[in-house]
Amino acid sequence: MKKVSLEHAGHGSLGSKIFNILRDRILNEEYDKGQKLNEVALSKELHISRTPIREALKQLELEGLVRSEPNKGVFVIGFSHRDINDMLEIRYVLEGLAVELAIDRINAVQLDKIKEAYLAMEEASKIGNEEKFNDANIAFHESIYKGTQSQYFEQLLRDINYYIHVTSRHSIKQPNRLESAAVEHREIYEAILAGDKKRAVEKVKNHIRKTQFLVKHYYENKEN
Amino acid sequence: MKKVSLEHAGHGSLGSKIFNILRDRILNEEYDKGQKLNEVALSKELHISRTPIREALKQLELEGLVRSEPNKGVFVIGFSHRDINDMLEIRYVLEGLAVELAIDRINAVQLDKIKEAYLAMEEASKIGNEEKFNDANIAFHESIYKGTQSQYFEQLLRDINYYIHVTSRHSIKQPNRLESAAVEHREIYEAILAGDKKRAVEKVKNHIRKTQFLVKHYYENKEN
DNA sequence: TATAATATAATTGTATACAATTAGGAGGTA
DNA sequence: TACCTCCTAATTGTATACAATTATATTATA
Repeated sequence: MKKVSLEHAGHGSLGSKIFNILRDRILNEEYDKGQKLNEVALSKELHISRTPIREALKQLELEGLVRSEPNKGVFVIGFSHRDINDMLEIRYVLEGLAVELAIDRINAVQLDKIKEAYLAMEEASKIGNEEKFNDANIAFHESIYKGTQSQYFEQLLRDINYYIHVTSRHSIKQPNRLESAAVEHREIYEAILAGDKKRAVEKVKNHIRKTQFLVKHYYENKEN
Repeated sequence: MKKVSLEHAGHGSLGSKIFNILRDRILNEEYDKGQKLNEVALSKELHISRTPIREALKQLELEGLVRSEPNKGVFVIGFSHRDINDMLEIRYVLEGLAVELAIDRINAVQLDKIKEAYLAMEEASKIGNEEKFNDANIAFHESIYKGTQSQYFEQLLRDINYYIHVTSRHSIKQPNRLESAAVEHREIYEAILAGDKKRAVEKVKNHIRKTQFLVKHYYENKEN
């Protein structure tokens, strides 16, 4: 288990810092599926009281990363092959709707962020920097969601945000995927810029389907 | 403000009871938009300590009903006409997908709950009991979501569940809506039972569109 | 009077103490 | 040995105390 310093784990209250730490750990599968997260153990390890720990656990529960059994504790949930696929099915319909709404509502700043993200992806694909590519990828889709100017889309984004991370990370493990994904995102951006809803929706949906295919491929070829 | 007894407000920890109470209040617009929810004031009113209050507020925040400003407090968010419409757009695509997945995965118990819910709606429409109708309506759609056997759909359901309440409540205020809605749900149920995905998706989407139309109508004809 | 600085009160954030519940083991019985 | 009961320890749930931050009011100054 990686050691962390609270100093550099997000900003804000202790609770939110702990939340970020634990979420990363779960995402990186540093905890076993079903493993119990003990409050005192965590508070001792992180050298704080149980109060912010409990706050973080509550937040994790609401994000669906752990489940809480009354008077028993919280347990990490984990995700199956099918869960990941379901999540991409949901993204398939949600992102189609999001880009449609975003074209009507997005402002210049958000549009520029999409462009920035796309350019960063191109740059990252050239130098083969997967981590940078992944970050830019997240930023790209996040900007579309925010472009809807809808508080519910923002909330849905928060909910599925970390699964986007997981799936994205796996999908770009395929050879030449960085390059092709960069092109796909450029096409999406251009369609949005042109205000062409039909084309934008089509490009986004195709992109998600391709991601879905690659992720499925990743899981099928990984032995465990 | 309606007085509540903690005894009958849900089951489980105090925090979840408080959450239910506060969620209902926000939903019933008993708090003004932007109003601050003071921790000590709430704890005095409900005769408990701040700890479960904070737990409930955290949960409300994650459900998107309040926003929290660090060291300032939490404030009720409220919803606009457009927010409601966006939520129904989201439901339009999500429920289409949900019913498709559910047809493949639903089990007998869940299918029976859909039937039960539909029958309850028919009964409620006959005697004109709006509250009972509303509850059955929620149960109906909830069962479809659960029929997907997907943890993410269950979570999405939790997230938008209360907006379903709001919109449903408003839509059935139209004359004869109970009857027509009952028919629509029967058609959806029959399509699911027959395993006809195409028809089921079509019926569900049409139903949501109609709800959307009626809710829009409700807001346009209400002066405020 | 209007504004700025400061002191005070109120409020949130965190730690800790206590209560209630659950888990696990010791010991007894068949 | 297998199983049950009871007791103890561990863990979660709740209350309260304290610290840090923010809001409010008061006073001073122009």
